[in-house]
Amino acid sequence: MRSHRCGSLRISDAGKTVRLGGWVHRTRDLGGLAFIDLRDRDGLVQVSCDPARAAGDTMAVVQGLTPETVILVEGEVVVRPPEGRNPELATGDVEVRATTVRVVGPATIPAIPVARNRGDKLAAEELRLKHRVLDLRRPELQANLLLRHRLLQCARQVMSAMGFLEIETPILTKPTPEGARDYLVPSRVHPGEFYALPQSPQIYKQLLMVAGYDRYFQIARCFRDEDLRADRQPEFTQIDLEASFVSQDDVQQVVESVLVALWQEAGHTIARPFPHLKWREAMERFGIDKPDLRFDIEISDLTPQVADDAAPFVRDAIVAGGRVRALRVPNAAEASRKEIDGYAALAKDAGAGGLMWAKRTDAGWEGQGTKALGAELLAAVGGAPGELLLAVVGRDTVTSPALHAVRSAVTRRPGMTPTREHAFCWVVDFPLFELDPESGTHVPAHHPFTSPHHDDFGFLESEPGRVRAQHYDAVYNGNELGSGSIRITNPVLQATIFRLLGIPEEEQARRFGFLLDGLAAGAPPHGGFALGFDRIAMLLAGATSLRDVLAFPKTTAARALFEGAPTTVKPADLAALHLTTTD
RNA sequence: GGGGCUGUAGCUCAGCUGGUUAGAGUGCCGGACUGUCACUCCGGAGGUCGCGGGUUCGAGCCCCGUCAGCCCCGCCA
Repeated sequence: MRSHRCGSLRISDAGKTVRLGGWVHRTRDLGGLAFIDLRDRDGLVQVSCDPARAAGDTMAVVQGLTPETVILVEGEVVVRPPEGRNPELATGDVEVRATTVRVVGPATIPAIPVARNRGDKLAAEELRLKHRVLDLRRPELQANLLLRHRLLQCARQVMSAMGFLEIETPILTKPTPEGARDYLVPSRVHPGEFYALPQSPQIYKQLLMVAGYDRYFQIARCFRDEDLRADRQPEFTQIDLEASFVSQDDVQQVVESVLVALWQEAGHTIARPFPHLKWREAMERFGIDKPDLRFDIEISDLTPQVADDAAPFVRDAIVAGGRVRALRVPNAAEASRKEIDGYAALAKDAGAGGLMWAKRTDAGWEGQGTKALGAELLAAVGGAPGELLLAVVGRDTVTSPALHAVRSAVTRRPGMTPTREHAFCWVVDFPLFELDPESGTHVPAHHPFTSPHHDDFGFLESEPGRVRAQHYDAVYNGNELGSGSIRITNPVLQATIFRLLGIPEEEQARRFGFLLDGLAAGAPPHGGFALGFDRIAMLLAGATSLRDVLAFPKTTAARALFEGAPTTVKPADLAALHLTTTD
């Protein structure tokens, strides 16, 4: 039906007779003469309709067109006169002189505009989600989904080239009482029994290693029934991979290859290898396990400089096991009181008692923090004129999140420019366990199959909090792109971990039996990784929400406004599934 | 589960201290117009002020509740 796409026509096509199909973006009817901006996924082209050339009732058809109607156009590509060109359009040097125009898909007046005027805002997101087909016609979203397609193809090609096999795993799986809440699917043939949708293919991919598939990957859909955010959807896509006979470094090489290729596909050149940062170091220097390394500013420890002239609450906090930690922001002493109060509010929201601040002027240190921190400390710090010092006192569990929040805000202030555009890093040596504040017991920081660090086996019993995991995160500009680990394949070690976590044998068998049996059947050492693909697509598309890189996303209440899911079902359908509802 | 913001014409928004018939831009409909490209000009239609209750002589505006969307905290092995 078509000979070309609208958006593809160029001056080199002049003279050709073309057949186009597309959506009426806008029309300009000048009376005897009319113009149509015709749109398809490649872009816009102007169609001119002139009674001298148009056949039959074509002029009448054109003058009756409404926006978003689908038409077929036949005509000749002609070069526009120099004064008639439109430099804002990729096709602006040419237009199509129509001989016939046929309506093939009449359209109701769109509920939300697809063609927008300069400066027009987008319709409310609720409406954009409800009328998703219209919103998806917008060139911006079409560009995002095109990029997403290219990234997916790129990932497949790179993984495949490295010898990884794409193997699909079940969507109907066994509920895992660990981790996030499962989406459950009732069984019709087994009354009272349920499948779960996978939170990730974790166990299956380990079993594939046991089964000898060596190198596996999957563009895997995952499901978690938890509350949502701008960067979190109930169903999401991972680039999931696992490999046998590998070290932590081997896995990281593979992941770096994928990330370099994806960024390349989006037009960015990034350098390898990515720098490594130990978890403890990341927390010390940035207060967070996913630091934004585009900015050089770091947290420093001022505790050794605290002297007797510091305020009592500062000295008391140090005696109680706290530290004074601070950000030293160059060229920020001109910050207004309002701006600093904003930082203080962030620190308090993160749990700090308050924020101490001082400005280094030519005359010396000034500001509220000079009393609290004491003159001796500030003298020892020295500092360059123009420096703004922002300090927090307390335990690391308080000062780290507080200073991370302040640092994030400070890096967004107008004068701050990133020292690099793409800051990747590996964060390694995470703790294997973390303390559950409610029960006071050790819980796995990730999943219970993550192998401890070889050097720390000795501390498993004596100091579990000190044991490092062979777990690693890929971090980009302050975003966690994914995480992975080397898995436990030694049954004795696995039993020890379960015992430390207080999981009795009977429960181990019930919950993880099919994995444990698998590992007992001859398991190669293995490890893997999972990249959050939606988030990567979002970052590379320059979008601020996952909803802008998904064709049919859910709202923050996990509703699909377009199709209207979830929904009630007929009592008979519930009965067939042996279900009753309670409210 | 908790906090914040928003909800007025198809869309984007204004609406004063609670007071006559709720406005603008755009879109839509009708008319004019042969080189426009956010065409222009003339005319017209279009409202459950999210929903429910309350206060008041009187509520788009105040109060209570509720629904929806967005952002954040908790949560997300």
